[in-house]
Amino acid sequence: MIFHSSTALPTEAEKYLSIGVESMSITIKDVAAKAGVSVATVSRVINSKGYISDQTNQKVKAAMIELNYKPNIAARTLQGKSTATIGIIVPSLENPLYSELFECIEKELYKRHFQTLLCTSNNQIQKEKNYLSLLEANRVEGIISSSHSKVLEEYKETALPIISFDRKISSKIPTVRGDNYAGGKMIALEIVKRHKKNVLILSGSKEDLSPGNDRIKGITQVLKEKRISFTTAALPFERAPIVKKELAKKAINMDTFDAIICTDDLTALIVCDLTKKLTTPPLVTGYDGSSFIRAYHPELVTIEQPIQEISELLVELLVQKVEHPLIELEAEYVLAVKLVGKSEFN
Amino acid sequence: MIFHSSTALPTEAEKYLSIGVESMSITIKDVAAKAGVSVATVSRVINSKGYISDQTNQKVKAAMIELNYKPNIAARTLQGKSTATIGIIVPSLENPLYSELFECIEKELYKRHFQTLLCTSNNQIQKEKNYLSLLEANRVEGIISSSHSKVLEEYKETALPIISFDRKISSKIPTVRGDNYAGGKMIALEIVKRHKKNVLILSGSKEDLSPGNDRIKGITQVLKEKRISFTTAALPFERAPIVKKELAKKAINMDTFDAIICTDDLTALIVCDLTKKLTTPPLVTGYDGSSFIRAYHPELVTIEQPIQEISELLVELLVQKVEHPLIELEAEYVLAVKLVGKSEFN
DNA sequence: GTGAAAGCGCTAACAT
DNA sequence: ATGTTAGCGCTTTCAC
Repeated sequence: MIFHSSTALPTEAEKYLSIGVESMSITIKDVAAKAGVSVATVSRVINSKGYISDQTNQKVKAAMIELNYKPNIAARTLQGKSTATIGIIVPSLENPLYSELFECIEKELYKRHFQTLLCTSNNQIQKEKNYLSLLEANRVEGIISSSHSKVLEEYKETALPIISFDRKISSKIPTVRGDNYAGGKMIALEIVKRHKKNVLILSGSKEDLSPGNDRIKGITQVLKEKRISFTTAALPFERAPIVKKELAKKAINMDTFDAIICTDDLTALIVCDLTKKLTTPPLVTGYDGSSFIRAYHPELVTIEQPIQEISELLVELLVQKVEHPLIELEAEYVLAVKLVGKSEFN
Repeated sequence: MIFHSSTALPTEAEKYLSIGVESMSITIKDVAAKAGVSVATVSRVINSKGYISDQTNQKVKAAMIELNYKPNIAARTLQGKSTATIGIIVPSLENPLYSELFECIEKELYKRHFQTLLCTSNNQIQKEKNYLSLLEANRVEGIISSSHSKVLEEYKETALPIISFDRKISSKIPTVRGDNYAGGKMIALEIVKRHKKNVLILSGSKEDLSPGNDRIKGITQVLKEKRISFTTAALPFERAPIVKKELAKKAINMDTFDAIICTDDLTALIVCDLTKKLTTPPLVTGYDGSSFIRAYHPELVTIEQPIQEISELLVELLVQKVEHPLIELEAEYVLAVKLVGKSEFN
C-alpha cells in the first residue's frame, strides 16, 4: 500500500517492517499462522460459519485481536460477497434539507448494517456523472439519488437499483417525494387567509424536473382561482447566498408586495432579512421545513416535508429492490406535507 | 451479487440473465472477449500503461462503452493498488460548521482524485468506533477526524495516517484548528469594548478535549483581567435544540445579564431567539462563523473559523502523510480566527 | 472439526 | 504490441 510498486520487493517491505513501519496490512494468513490453524478456519471464525471447536474459536479470536486484524473488504467483495454499501447522491449539504436527509438515511442504513457512500454533486453535471460511475465501480448495492435533470440518461443506463428523491428520473425508477402540488396550494391558501393582495413568487431556476415546478403550479392554481394578482420571478437557487440576495433585491423592488412566496427556505431567509426593516414587511413564505429551520426559525411560514418518513421509505424501498431485484414498486410515493410556522398574522 | 449464494449455480445465473436481469457484473474478461484481445491488453487500456496500438485501443474502448463496463475497484485494490479513499469522521452534519467542513474537504479531495467516505458518529462512542474499524476494513488511505475524546485509544492503535480537526488525539497525530484561545479573548474584548458588566458564559458540555475549553480560558482570562463579573453555566451542546432551549431558559433567568457568551453559533441562535423580546436584549455572541451563519445571520457577533483554509490544510497534510509515511509533521497547526458580525452596538 | 485448493477481477511481470 | 500467468485476501467446496 505504501511502497511504490516498482521497488516493492518483499525484502524491501520486510526491511521497512523491521524498522517499525508496520503498515503492510495484516491478512488472514498472519492470523492463521499466529493461531496455528489454516486460513479456512480463520474464515469460518470470521463468518461464524460451519463447525469450529470452542478451543480453536478462542485461539483465532485472540490472534485477531492481538494483531488488530480487520478483514479486507475488497477481498470478500471480490469473491462475491455483497459490499453492503449504498450510494447517496445529493446536490449539496449547504441546504439543511439535504444534510438532514443524509443524516436520516445514514441512520436508517446504519441500523440495517449498510455503509453509505455520500456523493455531493454541487450541481455540477460532470461531477454527478463521475460519482455515479464511481458508485458503480465500487459495486454499491444500490443508489438513492436527488438527481440533476441533465444526468438522467446515465441513471437509466445503470443496472443498479435506484430510488429517487423528489425527481422523476424515469418510469422505471421509483420516486419518493413530498406532495409539492398540495404544498403549493397550502401556501397559497395561507396567503388568501391573510388577505394578501399583491404577491411575488420567487421560483428557483426553472430546470425541467425541479420539484419547484409543481409547487408553483399549486400556488398559481389557487391564486388564480381566488383572483389574487401575482408576479413571478426566477431566482437561481443554487447560487451563492450573496448573489441570490442581490437578485432578490431587484425582484422585490419591482413593486410593493404584501407577500413573497419562495420555493425554498433559504431563499425565504434572505428575503426576510431584506424586508424586515420595511415599515410593513410582507409575509414571506418558504418551503421544506427542515428541522434546522423549524428549530432556529420557528416563525417562518413554510411547508414541512416529512424528511424522516421520506428517508425511511427511501431506504426501505431500496433495500427491497436490492434484495428482490424483480420486485415491482410503485412509480411514485407521495407523502403528505404540512404548513408550519407563525400561525397568526405576520 | 444478487443471487443468494446458496443456490447461485452458474446455470441459475444464466437463466436469470437470459430473461433479462443483466445484473451480473461485466468483467474485464467480457470486454476482452468482445474486443477480441486478452485481458492484459484491456488492463493496459484502462490504465493507459505500456504499448497499445491505436487500433486495439479503439476496439477496446468501444467494447467497454458498449458493455457499460466499470472496472471493479475491489479487484484492483486487492492486488495492491491504492483505494484512493479518505475517511472523514465528524459528529454530525446538523451543525453547519461540520457540513461545510465536509464540503470543503470533499472538494479538495475530489480535485486530487480521492474519494471520500463520510462517517457521522452522532456523538455515539460505539458508532465512532465501528466506523473507525470500517474505515480500516475498507483500506482507506487515511483519516480526517473530529474525534470524540472517548475513542482516543482506538485512534492510537490505528496504523493509518490520521489528521485531527480541533482536538488533540495524541502527540503523534497532528491537529489542525482555529486559535480557540485567541478567539475567546476576542469575544471577551468585544464584551469589554461594549461596556458590558454582567456576563453569562454558556459553555458546551465539559468534555475533556472539547475545543470549547480553550475558548472559555481565553474569555475568562480577559474578563478577570478587566474585572468584569461573569457566571458560567454548562449546556450539553450535542442535545436536541428544544432541550437546549429549555436549559438555556433556566440559565438565563438566573440573573439579568447584559451579555451572553455561547461557545457555538447554534446555541447563540437559540439564546438570541429567547432574549430578543426583552426590553433591553443582551449582547449574544457565538462561535464558529460558518458561511451559513455569516450568510443567514450576518448580524450575529461570532468568531469566524477559517473553514476553507482548515480544510485545505487538513487535506494537504493528510496527503503528505499518505504519500510519505515517514514524514515528520508539526503536532499542531493553529490558524488565525477573526471576530465578525454587527460591528457597532447590540 | 479442519485443511487444501480453486477462483473472484484485476494488474504486472515475463514471454513472445 | 500483445498474450500468458501468478497472485493480491478472502470464501467455499471438497477431502480428510
